[in-house]
Amino acid sequence: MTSSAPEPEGARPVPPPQRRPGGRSARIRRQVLDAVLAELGEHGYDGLTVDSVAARSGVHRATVYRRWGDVGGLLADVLDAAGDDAWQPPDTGSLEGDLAALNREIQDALVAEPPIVAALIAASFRSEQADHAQRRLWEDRYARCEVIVRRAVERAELPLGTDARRLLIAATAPVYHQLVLLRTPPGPDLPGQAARTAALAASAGAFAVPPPAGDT
Amino acid sequence: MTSSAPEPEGARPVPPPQRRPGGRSARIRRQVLDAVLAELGEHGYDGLTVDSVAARSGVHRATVYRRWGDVGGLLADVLDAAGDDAWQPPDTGSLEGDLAALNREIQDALVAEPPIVAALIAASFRSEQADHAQRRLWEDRYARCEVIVRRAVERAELPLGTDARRLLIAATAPVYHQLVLLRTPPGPDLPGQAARTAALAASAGAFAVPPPAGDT
DNA sequence: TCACTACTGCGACAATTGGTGCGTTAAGAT
DNA sequence: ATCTTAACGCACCAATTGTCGCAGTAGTGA
Repeated sequence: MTSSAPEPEGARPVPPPQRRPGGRSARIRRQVLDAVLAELGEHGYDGLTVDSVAARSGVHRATVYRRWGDVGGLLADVLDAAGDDAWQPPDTGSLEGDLAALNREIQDALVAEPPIVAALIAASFRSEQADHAQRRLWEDRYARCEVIVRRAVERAELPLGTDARRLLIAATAPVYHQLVLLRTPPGPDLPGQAARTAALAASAGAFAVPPPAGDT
Repeated sequence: MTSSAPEPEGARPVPPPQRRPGGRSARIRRQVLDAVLAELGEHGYDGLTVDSVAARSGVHRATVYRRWGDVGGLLADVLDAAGDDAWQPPDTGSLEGDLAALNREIQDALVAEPPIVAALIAASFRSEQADHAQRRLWEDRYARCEVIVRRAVERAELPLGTDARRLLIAATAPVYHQLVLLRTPPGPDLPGQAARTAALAASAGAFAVPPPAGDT
């Protein structure tokens, strides 16, 4: 072991990379992430290469490889950045209205041109890193949506003990399923119908959680 | 335009290549398709390369490139071959039972090890060809499942004019959504709960089609 | 049985992509 | 203003992907 790291001024075993999120780095990051989105929209999930991203962003290939490692790193960063917004679920005053509005947002995002969101979902299958980032994003989004169910319970539209997550998944899954996996043209009012179905099942108590054993 | 194609013995604009689907070609095809599935299970959707498939199958790279062109062609052929079976939806005697059994089959296929079905779904995003083959397979499967709804209608479990496709999608979408897109560990009885929810909404008439205008 | 030819295997080739040392630039602190 | 060093650009190499010409093998029909 050579004492190549004397560290004269105290213990700093892993000198925190002392990130410099200042001007240049931040600018480069934005350029690269924008390029990733643009490439995704243009060439789809698997047309995404480090080379093309570097070329479009005007940043050198080597820089991208060093900071992001590979395509998975790029996607993960894009997904993490996508979660850093102030998005809030719609608030229309009724459960079905909220779910329908939410589903319309989802459908709009999935059928938008260029299909960036759809490509992002597909691309996140390509690497472990992107996969984890994608899961974090899903988790964050569905967690934010739980307020929809809480409001409905407060309005006495739903029974206490309604499983918010299951209800939200039941309401949104058909939209994702049809637009992402099945890839069939959506029916006339896919968002509204899915919302209506879920709200109907919910008010019938389909998402009641079993009362926890031992509760008074 | 030069008359460079004299064709003395009648019109044969494109002499059909006179395919030979005989013994050797069929054997090669099976070897290659089996290798695709094995590679998908081992290295996942994007570990699938023409090279690895050729190596595993014992068929030469050039042959694979010639017959299938690229990875998309391989996936499309696998998907088309997957549709050539005699699969029938379960028949348990009740709508909810049928849907639950169907969902269990889906869950089993998606969580199986190695995750061939999940990898196949993810991989089909990689090419136009595979995408089309995948859509054909979805269409075929859901069409075969419509008998579940027909039987339920005959048993008077459901009102006439129930939209079979929408009901089936509502019942199965949560399973696909959670296992393929969200990739969260499934709850204790995901298949059964999704089936119960859909059956409940269905019996409440959530999937009734609007009576066609002009009907008596 | 024999000729015909579609199909396959082989090896070599160009093109693209993934990844890495090294010198230079510029952000952040004194 | 100037120093330190994280971050960048250039050049280069290694690995992979995709294609082609040619010779050999094996279905197919006569």
